[in-house]
Formats: sequence, C-alpha cells, structure tokens
Amino acid sequence: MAPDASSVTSTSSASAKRDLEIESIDFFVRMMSLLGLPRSVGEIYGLLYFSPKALPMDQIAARLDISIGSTSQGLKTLRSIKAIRSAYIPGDRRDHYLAESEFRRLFSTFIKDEILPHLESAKDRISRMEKVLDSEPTEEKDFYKIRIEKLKRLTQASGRLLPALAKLLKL
Amino acid sequence: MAPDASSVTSTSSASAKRDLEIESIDFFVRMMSLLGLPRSVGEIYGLLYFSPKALPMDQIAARLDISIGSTSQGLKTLRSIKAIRSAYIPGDRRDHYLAESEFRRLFSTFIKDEILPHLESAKDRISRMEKVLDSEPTEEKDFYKIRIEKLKRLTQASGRLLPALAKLLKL
DNA sequence: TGCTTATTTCATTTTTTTTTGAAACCATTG
DNA sequence: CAATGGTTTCAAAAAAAAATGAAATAAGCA
Repeated sequence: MAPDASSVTSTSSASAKRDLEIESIDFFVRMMSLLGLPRSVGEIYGLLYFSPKALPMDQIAARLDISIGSTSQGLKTLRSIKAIRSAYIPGDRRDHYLAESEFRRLFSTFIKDEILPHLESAKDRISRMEKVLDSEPTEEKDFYKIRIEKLKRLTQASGRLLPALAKLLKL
Repeated sequence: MAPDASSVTSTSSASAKRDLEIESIDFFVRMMSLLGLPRSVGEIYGLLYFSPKALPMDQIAARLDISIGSTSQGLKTLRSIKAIRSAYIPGDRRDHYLAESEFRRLFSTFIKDEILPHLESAKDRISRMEKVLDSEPTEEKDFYKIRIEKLKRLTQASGRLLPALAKLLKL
C-alpha cells in the first residue's frame, strides 16, 4: 500500500538498483542457507546489504513480499548474530535497519554462538568416553583408544582454528 | 533376525562398547547436522566410527533400527564425501563398511563439494554486479562500489582460507 | 491516560526434508 | 538359468522446519 520510496527519491536507473538488489538477495540466501539459516533471513540481509538507507520492518516485508511475522522473526535472528543494527531516524517511530557489512563480526558471532557450544559439549562427551574405556576391561582397547584420541584432536584443533579463522576474516 | 555378531565374539563388557557406540552416534549426529546432513547419516557414521570391524548394510540398519532404504541412502552420501570405505570380506557377498577416520579427507571433500561451488558462482555474480554498476549512472555509486568490493574480498578470502583450513585439519 | 502505530508472539498452515517400505534391479551361486 | 540374497530406487507417509496471519503486547504521542 505504501508508495515505494526508492522510485520517488532516485533520479538514476531504478532497474540497476533492483538488479543489484536481486543479485544480493540471491547471494545471501545461498550463503545463509550454507550456515543453516532460513531463506527469509538471507533475503532480509541481502536486501539490507545493498540498501543505502536504513529500512523499517514494514518496507522490508513489502519489498520481499513476505509476511511481517517472518520479517520480525528474521530481524530477530539477524540481530542475535549481530548482522544488522538499527538506526534512529528522527521523526519516525519505526525502527530502521542497516546491514552490518563487517563480515568478520558476523562470522565470529556465528562461530561463537553456534559452533563452540557444540565443541564444549564434545569435550564432556570425550571424557565420559575415556572413563568408560578405563573402567571396563574391553577387547580392542587400542582401537577404541585411538578413535577417542582422534576425536579429541579434532575438537581441540577446531577449538583453536575456528576462532583464528574468525579473526582472519577481517574484511 | 540374524544373530548379533558382537555379543558372540566378545568376552569383554558389551555394555562398555554399547556406551561408547551411543556416545559416538550422538556426537556424529550433531556434527553432521552442523554440516547440514540428515540424522541417519550421522547415526551410520557414528556407529561405524567406533566399530572395530567392518559392518554390512543390514547389520547397520538393524543396530540403528532404521530402514534399509535410509541406510542405503545414507551409505551413498557417506561414500560420496569419502567418509567411509568398503572392505572386502572373503566368503561374504555383502559389502562391509568402515569409517574413514581421517577427518581431514572428510572435511576437505565436504569443502570441495559443498562450499567451493558456491564460491565459484559467487564470482560470476560479482562480475555481473560490477557490469550493472558500470553500465548505468546510479546514485550512491560509491556505496554500491564499496559493498561489491567487500563481497569480492569475502569470496576471495574464503576461497583461499577454506582449502588451507582443510589442510590444517590433518589429525 | 487513552489512542494510534509498530512489533512480537504463537497457533495454524504450508513447504521442505527425511524416512519408510515395497518393487525393481543386480549379482552370485547352486 | 533359475533361485536366492543383497542393494538401489522411488512413490508415499511421516516428521521437521519455515511462513503466515491474527491476536497480544509494547511504545510513542496527543
């Protein structure tokens, strides 16, 4: 229902902008899905990433033609991984959102929140395994020992590598 | 229907083995789901990872209590990412499977097959974006230029980092 | 404070993914 | 070359994930 702001404010080709927007949305839909995030989250981030101005929720929903429920939910997710931030627009009651274009922050938050907890619980699991193996006289003890050792090395390496990776991604 | 081989061949505690097996399955179900692979794939790999002997498909299905359809499908997936290999057992017509415990191979195959193709298509997309931007006189050209530049750096960094990461994971 | 607009929540619906089970296919062997 | 055992395939069922829409809540403003 609301008039499309971009067609009003811009004298330059709207279609060029739209083309970039579409490529961006497409790009981030794929990338987010690689990270296991739903399509709508990728769409929202993709739209914001190529938007020079901060956008309010209702405009995001309208531009992407998704429900305001999804939009609210998606913005919440993006906020939680620090992929967007909100900008205050004087004289407008609505929250306006901008994409955080520092991918480093995005990735490191994701790694910290989604991956490291798993590694944490993996450590517990591995010590449980070692306890089981020590407590009972098991055949092929060597086999099991080696496997546990490998798991341990995997989790340790991941625990060291992932944060380093996040730091390297300062773009 | 077939008798459980492990209970026959082992004099040591079956429950210790079972405990390890369960922890392993649990571990890999989580890890595979982190990689976006279905539960059954994690279960199968988890079972094989702590199995000293190669197991045939029907035993895998029976032990995990999943259908033989899922099992066949899951083994196919695991084969495709080189996470398992089959061992020839003389006098047995069935294929027997062993977990590939070199995670490096597992990860590098995964990265090569699942992630790098996306990066490849990202490159195309980015040059398309640059063409759009060059061809039309667009307002906020600087903004768009910077965003495209960042995307480019992200994909380049990923393209360099991921293979390096895979190599580092030689455990 | 009451009114209006913006946002969140959540039960329901829709869509997508995974599993099942049975039929088709293959391969070995008697 | 039939018969049996093993494996794959695939349509249908089940389960899981995501999106919708409307009601509840919050928040700014008169």
